[in-house]
Amino acid sequence: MKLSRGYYLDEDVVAIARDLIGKTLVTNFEEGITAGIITETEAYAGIHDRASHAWGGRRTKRTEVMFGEGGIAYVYLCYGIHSLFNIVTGLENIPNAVLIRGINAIRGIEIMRNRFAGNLPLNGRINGPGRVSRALAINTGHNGTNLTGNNIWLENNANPQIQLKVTSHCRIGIDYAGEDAFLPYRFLLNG
DNA sequence: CTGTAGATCGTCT
DNA sequence: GACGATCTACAGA
Repeated sequence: MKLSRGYYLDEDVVAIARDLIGKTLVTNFEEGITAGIITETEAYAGIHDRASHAWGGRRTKRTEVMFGEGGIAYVYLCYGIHSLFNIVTGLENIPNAVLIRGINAIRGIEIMRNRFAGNLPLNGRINGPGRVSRALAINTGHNGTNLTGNNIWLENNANPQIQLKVTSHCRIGIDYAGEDAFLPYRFLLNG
């Protein structure tokens, strides 16, 4: 079942980041449907989170979508190469978002393999936010896409037992965030 | 297996 | 004009 708009309106972005583990992320573009079970996430929590692009209330053309109401995609270019896919959550004017860092491919695996020129790991484990976007063909053009539409959406068909296997950790690649780099806002399946 | 350099461009200073 | 919520290839041990 597709997650509804209401799911994304929860004000606790950290709780959502944890809850998203085990959910299915789906895209449907020209080549067909591709999907994977989310195995790794990170929460970015509002203007007081130094690791967030919206830290200190920085509201620019790039971060504008983060200030929107929950249920839309925030996609931005990293290191000039990688499109990183985030899910905006919570209320309007409060910039909360969840970065998707890893999935297990479960549908359209051959399509994904082609997107990696045949280099997709055979076991279907896709870790790293850049590779997740590449596998699902998400790019910066999808910034602001509604996640209850027909191109990108999430499904709640996961095994509830998965929630018992979620572990929390420090976030990655944000050494500039000072104390906030140690917040346990990163969630993993199976440790 | 570990470490590191290079890629590459939009965004912000 | 510098740098980043990264990935890959390749060198060396």
